[in-house]
Amino acid sequence: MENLTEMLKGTLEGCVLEIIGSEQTYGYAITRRLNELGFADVVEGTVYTILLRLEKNGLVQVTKRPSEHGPPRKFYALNDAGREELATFWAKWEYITSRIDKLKEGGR
Amino acid sequence: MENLTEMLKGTLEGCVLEIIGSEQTYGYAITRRLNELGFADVVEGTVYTILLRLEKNGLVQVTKRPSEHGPPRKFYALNDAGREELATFWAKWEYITSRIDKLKEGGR
DNA sequence: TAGCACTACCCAGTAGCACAGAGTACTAGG
DNA sequence: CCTAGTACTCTGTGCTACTGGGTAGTGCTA
Repeated sequence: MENLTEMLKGTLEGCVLEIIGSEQTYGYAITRRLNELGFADVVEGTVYTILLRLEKNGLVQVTKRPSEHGPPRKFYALNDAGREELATFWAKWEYITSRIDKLKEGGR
Repeated sequence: MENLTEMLKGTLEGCVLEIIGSEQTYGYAITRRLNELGFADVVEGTVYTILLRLEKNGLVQVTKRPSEHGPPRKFYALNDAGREELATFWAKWEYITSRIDKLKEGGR
């Protein structure tokens, strides 16, 4: 499936929030996780910009820890604001998908 | 529900295609239709840019017809390329929603 | 005559994502 | 010891979609 990029706008950030919310993790691993999940062309650069934005918006707590395999990892965890944002994201997602499914079935 | 705009990127075009596909119609009416469907903040400007893009990409056939109420309306209908694009859109939509639902349920 | 509902169009601005490249740290092979 | 490979983070530039705030044209009604 190629060229999903436009449709992912605004959604990817929510996905990253969800991943961080379920387990404290770091950029590289998040990218791998997204790739596994089927978002195959998401690259590191994309994820890091999202992470930076989350940090700037005060939605995550960051901890640096050494790695056995390379440079230190930056672990991200949701704080309260982040959990709230995540809930909002899912609410919006529900809303949009329900509208679009309605449209799809010729809903009038 | 406010601030859906980011999440609608890339999706709105598909919605417009779907609306045109189900019935030949014009910009103003499409906007109203979207508003009815729950996409309350979609404004004319947005729809017109999409329509222009569709026309430029050769996905629609345009017919100008006089109106009883104002300037002539530009009616849009899908051509073959447009129908194909619409099918692609729904395929992508399925793909993305299935992945995200999986993510939501903590799918591993 | 003025105002309003319809209808079409334009343009500058914002923001998310892509992509490429660069830099750091550790490990294993020759 | 040197080199290559892998894990990991960061930055800058550019594309593109949607927004917001206009302009303007037409016919109805008060």
